[in-house]
Amino acid sequence: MSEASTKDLILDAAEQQFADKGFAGTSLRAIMKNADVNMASIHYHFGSKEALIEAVVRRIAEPINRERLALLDDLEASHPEGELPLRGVIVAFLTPVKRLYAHPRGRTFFPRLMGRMTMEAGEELSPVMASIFGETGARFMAALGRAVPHLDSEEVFWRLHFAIGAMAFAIAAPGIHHHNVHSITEPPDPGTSFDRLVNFVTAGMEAPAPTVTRKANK
Amino acid sequence: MSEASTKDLILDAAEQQFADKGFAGTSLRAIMKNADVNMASIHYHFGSKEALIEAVVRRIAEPINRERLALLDDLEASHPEGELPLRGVIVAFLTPVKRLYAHPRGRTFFPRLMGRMTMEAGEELSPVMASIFGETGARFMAALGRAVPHLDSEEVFWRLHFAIGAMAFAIAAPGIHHHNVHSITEPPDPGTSFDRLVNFVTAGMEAPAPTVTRKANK
DNA sequence: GTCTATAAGGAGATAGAC
DNA sequence: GTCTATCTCCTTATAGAC
Repeated sequence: MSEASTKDLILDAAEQQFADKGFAGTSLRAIMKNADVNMASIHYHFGSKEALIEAVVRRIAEPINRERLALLDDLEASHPEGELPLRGVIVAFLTPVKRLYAHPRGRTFFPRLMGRMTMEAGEELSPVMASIFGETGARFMAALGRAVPHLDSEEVFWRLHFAIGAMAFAIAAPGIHHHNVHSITEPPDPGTSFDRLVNFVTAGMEAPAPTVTRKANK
Repeated sequence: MSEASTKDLILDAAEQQFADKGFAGTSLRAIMKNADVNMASIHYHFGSKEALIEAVVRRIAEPINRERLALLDDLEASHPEGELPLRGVIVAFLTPVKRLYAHPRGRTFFPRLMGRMTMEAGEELSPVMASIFGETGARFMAALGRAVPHLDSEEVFWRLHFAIGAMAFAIAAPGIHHHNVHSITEPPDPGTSFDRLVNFVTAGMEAPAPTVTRKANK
């Protein structure tokens, strides 16, 4: 059940390379070399580079979304009526991502891949991403609608995307920890970073609605 | 002065392709074909693909940073002492990006490239990005320090990065306008989108500081 | 399932005529 | 400055032995 099969070796190596060099920037040869498997075995197990990308992305995203939805289920179960606590919704969305930092497969490339998926997933990967994140997105849109009921759905939509962007960039931006803009010496602590992000996003979600120059609440 | 030189044709085509396919995903041949110039002319004018990437990135980023710093200069000149208005600092940072939407070179690939630069700029491009954004980053870090003086510099650093992530993702995420999570029918209006972003970021910056479990204000 | 070998084409880069 | 032609290497993918 927990043997390191060739398939898993390939997935692990691909994940690392994709996180580091991007999807287009990674060659199957680099993956092969890194996983110490044969070139042809990648095609045997996955069929094509594109299919391998999808497999890697799904392996990461699906557990995250499952946990997100489970946490949201719990929250909704304890608040069957009326407003949902905003911070609770945000914590449900972000907690599974926080866990990535402590993931056995590594603490740097793993989160970075999340960011790449989010930002680099144009073109052909787009329908895949939609099928992976569609349900979760819709569920959290609805939950946020209950948490900040004074906002119309378009406003909620954008704020959710701002939140995702803040998360993905803070997690994925290369070299962000070396910037040293102002002599920052301490290593990033997952717990504190997570609290920072939750605070920022919660406050952003609670911001006053902009004066819309068009029709109001849809 | 405003002739469409070969160099400019290459830069325009490269910019579009990079925004669409990413840096690694774009071949010089695609750029050549799109710009209707000769393969060799790219090397004649720029020397290498890497140098072309840097030229494209600089052409976009430098005017933005110049305008950011000019707006910040104005703001600081009118507030020589004491606190800076937070919203003013944020507007100075984001306004030049807003302008991209109305840029003659296009309203989709141009902003998307900003996002790619921000997210995909690992590895060898990193020092280039640092040289481009270093001064601007430091200036805005300092300005934010005056705008939210109760926060320590590490907190400010992270919040600035959350803001950049929110901006880059909202601007660059592919297919974000088609998501249709909740029957969003209206086309995105630059003015309103900008206000949404400014409101979100300002509120996030004003969030209460997290309870730090380590040493306080550095 | 895993290997070797190789196909078939795309990549960045350059030499040298004009 | 621009072109054609070409070099060399790397890419994905597959055929076929084991």
